[in-house]
Amino acid sequence: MLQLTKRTEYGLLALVHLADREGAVASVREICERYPLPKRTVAEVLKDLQHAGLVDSTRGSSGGYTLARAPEQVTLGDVVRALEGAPPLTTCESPIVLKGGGCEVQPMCPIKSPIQRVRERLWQMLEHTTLRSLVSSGPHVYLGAPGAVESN
Amino acid sequence: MLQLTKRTEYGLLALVHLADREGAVASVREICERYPLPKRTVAEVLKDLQHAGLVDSTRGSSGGYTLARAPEQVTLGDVVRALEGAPPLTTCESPIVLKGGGCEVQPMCPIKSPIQRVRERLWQMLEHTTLRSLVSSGPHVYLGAPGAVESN
DNA sequence: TCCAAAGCGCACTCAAAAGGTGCTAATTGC
DNA sequence: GCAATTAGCACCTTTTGAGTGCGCTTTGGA
Repeated sequence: MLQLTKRTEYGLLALVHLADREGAVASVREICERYPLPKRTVAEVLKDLQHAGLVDSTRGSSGGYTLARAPEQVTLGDVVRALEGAPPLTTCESPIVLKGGGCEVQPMCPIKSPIQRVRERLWQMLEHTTLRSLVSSGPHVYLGAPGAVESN
Repeated sequence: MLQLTKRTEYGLLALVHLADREGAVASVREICERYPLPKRTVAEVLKDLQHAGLVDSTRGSSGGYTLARAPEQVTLGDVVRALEGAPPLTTCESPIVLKGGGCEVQPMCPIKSPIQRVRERLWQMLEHTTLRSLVSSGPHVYLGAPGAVESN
């Protein structure tokens, strides 16, 4: 489905929260007290964002996460890449990223298929949307409908 | 994953093919002779497109499908809606489509969450991309890598 | 010095979605 | 009547998404 995953949703919410904190560390607990999200899964997501270099982590009893870059420097593309793994766009026009696209041995290739163009447009939109543009205009609340979850 | 389904891919290819035919009927067999796609699945897709009013069907021995509208009048939004079912965008701002979004009983709601904004942008892009814009510029070939499939 | 709070890491289950197929009509041109 | 084609329904298999179990490591403070 043409839809962002829950993981990305959680990640965006967390990043927005961190952006609001303006450099102060925020723990997973803190985030999950503000939004009704499954603690463990959010922790997984933050960890992935840390591996991708989007957030910095501090361990220990008063630890937590902070933004690794300014909100203007983080794009949706970065977040999706970090949380949904494989880049949705893999064209034969970008020979650097040639894996997994199913384009290697394909006999007929020189022209873009319609689907490739759609992906390009989609990806461009993601790359040009910054975290800052999502943060501006007031506090943000969760709109989904989570079921009963763990401790939380 | 933030990705169009194979069904949508097949549907777009088929629609592009029909657009090339300029009103002449094209059968599933014809389409699958041109692109290496699983016949049956493409038939399913065309059937769904017919139900959605995007193509007209002619039954019988020399039957097939034709575009129901001009390529300028068909948007990616139409195709995705027809083939991927539920609209990826269901905000509390559009009270008409209130189902399945998990927004009905949610206590806190007045403000858009980041994810909602992303979906809106995404959807806008789909609504503003026409079939025509995918057709222009030469023939189109399939880029995917289908496995061994049925008769085909 | 100990302990509680926080992040780290792996693996596992459960449910839903995606993709494809079997089979049997119903329709229509030759 | 026969062959080609669309129509409809049900089913299977694989993959992906979401969440949890369990234990370890790090760190600040009582």
